[in-house]
Amino acid sequence: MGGATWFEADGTKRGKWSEEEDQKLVAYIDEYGIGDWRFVPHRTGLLRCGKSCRLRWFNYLRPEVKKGKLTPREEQDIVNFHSVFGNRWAVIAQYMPGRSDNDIKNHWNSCLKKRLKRNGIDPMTHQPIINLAVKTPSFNTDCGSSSSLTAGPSSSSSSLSGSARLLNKIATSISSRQQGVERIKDIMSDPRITCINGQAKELEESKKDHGKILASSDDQEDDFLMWDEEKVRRFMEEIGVMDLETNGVY
DNA sequence: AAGTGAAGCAACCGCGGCGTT
DNA sequence: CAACGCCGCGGTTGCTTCACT
Repeated sequence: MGGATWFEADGTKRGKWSEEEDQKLVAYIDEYGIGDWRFVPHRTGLLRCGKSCRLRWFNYLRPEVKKGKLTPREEQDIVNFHSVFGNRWAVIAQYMPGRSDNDIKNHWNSCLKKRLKRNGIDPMTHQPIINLAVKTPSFNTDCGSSSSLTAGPSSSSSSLSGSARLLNKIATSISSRQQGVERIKDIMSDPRITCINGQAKELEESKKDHGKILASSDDQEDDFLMWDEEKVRRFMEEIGVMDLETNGVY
């Protein structure tokens, strides 16, 4: 997709959006705001379905949307969030201002997933892949990124940092949908899980500013290898994972 | 310079949730 | 309470661009 445009039997236009169409949609949203997408095509004169208009707006035309490449920090955040939320891209996007769920999903599927696999990490569970011979401890640099993602490959989880183990445990619990929130509680209450590197205060500052855990993205250019345990713990509390059981999510 | 495969990206499809009737 | 329609989400497709040989 993404190539030529074509028309359905009912006259609806499909395929790539033209600049003129973009301008019409932007002008409409500017004037009327986001409302009932059903009526957008009629009011704008666009030959698109409402669904297509909505997609175009949220993924591309919104002024908040960042159009550049994802930064190494953002890539790391995606991996971290994915370890908590799994493939719930819309939820992840909420914690990454300026990035649409489609952006995140695309980047994960086309780049990050493969990168994790190559580095001996199961992209679904975020656990090290056992019996996989991975030689290079450093992260490679596909997709133009120079970041190093997650813990390096290891045939044994014992070499992972405490936070990596914690995230892996959480991811396993959530991804499998088999163990429920009690498992997460067990993990969180594990006395071995402690704040090691003392970055909790930084999180506190971040939360004050944005109310979101990722607020610290911009002021730690080089420190994005892994969230520490306290960060994860606070984040889980903040997003209400501890209450999921009562909400019947799992 | 041409061919080929991988990566990046935009958009469509189908399904489930939710609100309305 | 069931039926219906709309919206949002995740999965997937396919075109374009880039990098390598």
